[in-house]
Amino acid sequence: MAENVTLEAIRKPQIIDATLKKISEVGFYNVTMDDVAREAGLSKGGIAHYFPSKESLFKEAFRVFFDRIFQRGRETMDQFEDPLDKILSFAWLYNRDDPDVYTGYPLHFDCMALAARDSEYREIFHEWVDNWVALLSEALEKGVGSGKYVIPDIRRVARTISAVYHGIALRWFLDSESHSSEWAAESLHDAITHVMSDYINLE
Amino acid sequence: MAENVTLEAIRKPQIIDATLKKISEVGFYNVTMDDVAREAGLSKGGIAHYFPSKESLFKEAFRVFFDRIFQRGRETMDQFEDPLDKILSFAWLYNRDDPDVYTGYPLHFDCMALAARDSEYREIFHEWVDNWVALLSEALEKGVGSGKYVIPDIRRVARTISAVYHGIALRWFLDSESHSSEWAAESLHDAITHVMSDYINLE
DNA sequence: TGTGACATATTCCGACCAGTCGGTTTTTAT
DNA sequence: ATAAAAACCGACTGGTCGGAATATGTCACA
Repeated sequence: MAENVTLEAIRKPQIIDATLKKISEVGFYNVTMDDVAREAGLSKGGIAHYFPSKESLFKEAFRVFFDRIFQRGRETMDQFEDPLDKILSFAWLYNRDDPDVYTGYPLHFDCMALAARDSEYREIFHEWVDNWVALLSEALEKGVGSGKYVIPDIRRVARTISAVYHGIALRWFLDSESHSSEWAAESLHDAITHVMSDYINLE
Repeated sequence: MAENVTLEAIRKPQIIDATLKKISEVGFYNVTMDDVAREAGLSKGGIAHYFPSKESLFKEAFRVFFDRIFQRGRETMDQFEDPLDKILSFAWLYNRDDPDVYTGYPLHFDCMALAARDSEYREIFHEWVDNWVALLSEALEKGVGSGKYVIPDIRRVARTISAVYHGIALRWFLDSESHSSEWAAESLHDAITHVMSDYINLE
């Protein structure tokens, strides 16, 4: 019984990884099932055995991808103690040499373009955003708990911070000539510390 | 001779508008030339007469679109005198009832997804960003000229402000359930005024 | 009235692709 | 050893689409 489960547990990630790689390379709408099959080292029929349709495979792939990146975010943030450090701990998202980052952004842009018309992808995007906001909220909560900050609406502030991360990321990735990694890091730091300055406990 | 020129001057925008409308509706990769032809009230052959290929038509359409939105931005900003008012004058980008906004965002997301792999679309995106940064820089320049602000690197600050606009816009459009127009307006105002507070002339 | 350039419509072809399906190989169970 | 099930392959089908070729219409002007 173990083997039965195991093979599927190997093949599915293998197919999903191949899918993510191809989407990142050539874009969602340019990936064929033959591409995925070749990349995964299987045939079209082999893929069909595990995923009933292209659509379901791709959606599953996006979910897996976003979850993976988010887990990394959590692990990184957990390494810091100070709330502000936690909030600023996602600067690895501005590191072009990181494979997750390098392949991740194109996927991210595809997801947003899909989300603009397709409610299922909008839901995937929503969950992604919500996860980050929750993570940031945890950090802010900690700052409030320790008496360092006073924040009337934590999630609202978390959303703003998250959006600032996102905006900087966009420019940094798509227009790198004009937006260096240094610019990204500094802009992020400036904007976040300024926004947070409103909530410092003056007692 | 006038008629000859005139017809082309009518048809090209007509075709481009149809293209933009269809892309916005169903997404870049789902638009067929038949769709465009139907929307424009012409046949495929008619389209072919004015645009040599789908690719060139679509790229032209994106350029026209970005230029149109940018012109609106300039006109709106010019209505304000105070530099900070100018910088905050783009809040119309967070108005869902505006047709330009409503149809514009999906186009925008498509362009970014394309830019992630295609250097020509990256160039289009770059110009778009550059235009906004230049516009914001003008406003900042005015603030420096009048003695209200002291800014070491104007374009760098303009880039940051522009990125904040962009990040908030993303969330506001794609995850509207969690990101209201009020949230967008407030977040924008907070973030921008905070960032600018660093540069207020204390003389 | 005829002619030719331009504008538009219709028809068609070739490439591409998702999904299907019969059949083969490999694994598991008995 | 053998039967059954699972995994996998790849040729084929039906349909789509961009672009090309061809046909028709229009109009200025000689």
